[in-house]
Amino acid sequence: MPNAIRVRFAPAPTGYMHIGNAHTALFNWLFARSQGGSMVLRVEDTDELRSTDEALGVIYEGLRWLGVDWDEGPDIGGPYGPYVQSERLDIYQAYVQRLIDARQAYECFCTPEELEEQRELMRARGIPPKYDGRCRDLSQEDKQRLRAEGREPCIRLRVKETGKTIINDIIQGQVVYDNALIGDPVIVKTSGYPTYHLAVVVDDHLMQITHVIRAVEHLPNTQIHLQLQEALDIKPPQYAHLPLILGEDRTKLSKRHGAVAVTDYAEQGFLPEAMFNFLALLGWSPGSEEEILSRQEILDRFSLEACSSSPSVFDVEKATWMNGEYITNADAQHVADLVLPLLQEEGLIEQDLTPQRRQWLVKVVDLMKSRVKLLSTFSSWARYFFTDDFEYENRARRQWLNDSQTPAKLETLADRLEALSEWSADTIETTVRGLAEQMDIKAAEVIHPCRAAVTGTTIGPSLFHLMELLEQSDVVARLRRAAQLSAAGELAPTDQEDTPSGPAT
RNA sequence: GCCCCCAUCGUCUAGUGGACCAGGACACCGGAUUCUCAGUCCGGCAGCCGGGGUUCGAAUCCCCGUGGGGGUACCA
Repeated sequence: MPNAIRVRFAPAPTGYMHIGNAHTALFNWLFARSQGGSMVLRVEDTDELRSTDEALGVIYEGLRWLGVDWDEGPDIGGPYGPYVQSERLDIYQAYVQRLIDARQAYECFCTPEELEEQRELMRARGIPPKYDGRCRDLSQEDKQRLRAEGREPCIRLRVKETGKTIINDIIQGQVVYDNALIGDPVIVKTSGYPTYHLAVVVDDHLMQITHVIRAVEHLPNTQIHLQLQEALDIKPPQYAHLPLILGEDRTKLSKRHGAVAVTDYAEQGFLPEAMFNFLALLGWSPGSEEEILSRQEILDRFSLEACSSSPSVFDVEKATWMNGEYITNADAQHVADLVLPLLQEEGLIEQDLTPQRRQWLVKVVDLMKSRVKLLSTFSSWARYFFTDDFEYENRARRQWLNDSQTPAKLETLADRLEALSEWSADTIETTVRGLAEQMDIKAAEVIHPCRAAVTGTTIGPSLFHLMELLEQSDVVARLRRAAQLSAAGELAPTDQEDTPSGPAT
């Protein structure tokens, strides 16, 4: 049974959902779920020019992928709807009227150009630029005249000119702002749309939000929100401002840092569990030395008080490592499900799998998953399981395939393997080692060229187990093909660089 | 410019006046594993931004500096 704790994730649907948004959503969710509270999803589309339905879709998609769910929202409704701000215009209107009636808000007829001029002037005079309040006390005649000029007003909140505004933030501690430093903020645009400040304060109040957990870039706005609440006689919620997530250059993570959208990471083959775990550890620590933590373990230990107030850099390298840990420890069946569509997309496996074929795929995955860090690399690293059409890597050519001894070894091995009546890792191993012994060379001298011939690469899982999963006839054919190409001198190293498909950058 | 915030290895972090010549993880480097490594195991490198206080004692508290970040919109 949910208690009175209510939090909200309130994205603006103006672009993609980036890591920072996901982080904020996640921390709201962690707080709500760990406290037995409710999570509200509210769409802040008051930027009527940039908001799109498409962006909203991406937000839903990102949240669902991460496993962050909500109890009330535009898609499922709830007792405090509507949950989309553009559908709440009349609600804001009522509050604005109250403010105007109480002379706490007023019409401002200044044009953007005039405002810019004001700011320039103040900057030039070395004083902090802010709205100078020139429309604060316009008479009815003034307003009529300005309207007659064709001007449409916006509405500003009359803020205090003296004193301090004190914010007691759960994460940031006490922060004090000087009231004299801010000008009267716009609360309703000329278009009639509310600005963020008005909408957020009204909605958090009406939706009975108890804890506002948002990024620290909103901390300076909080002084406006506190003043708005006072003017409206609204009890403020508790605030918790989360530190920012930075790019490698230590500036706020943004598009120019490369992959920053949650969907980018999903596409690269991040497991949602891994991203969830990694994001939870950005700005919060369980206080123990374990880092791989399940959802439940994180939930059990989470608290807002334990959140750090200093920003953190999003380290893709470490996130990738963590993802590898999750893939390694995941059930092979599960990983097979995730990897299957990628293989199908590449045309490496059929669209409809027989149960036997699926079982085979699970075995391949089981063999490979401990060395894969991103799902997206699976299809290239495991390519040779699915097709004969693979490249011989340069390292394989240089070290083994270009050797004059190799064709004979491969031919002999092919003959012997072809003769095997039972095809298993054991029988293959016995054959390979037997050949080495007979030739009086180390087993490695057979194993390596064999791997190169069968997989085109010098690295991979246990050769015998890998071969077991291939068709016997196929292996024999690959050995003979490589032997012939090698003998013909066609497997000399090329001047092309090997391009190991490491973590995508 | 002004306001606010932040400051422990390159990165994520533990640390809340004595248990810290600072612990873990990623990355990096080295060794092992002789069936390879991009896997695994073992080991190593590397940090309290600087300066002043307070205190018997400071990574921890205070001040100043420096550095970084955020804000300063009819964006959110």
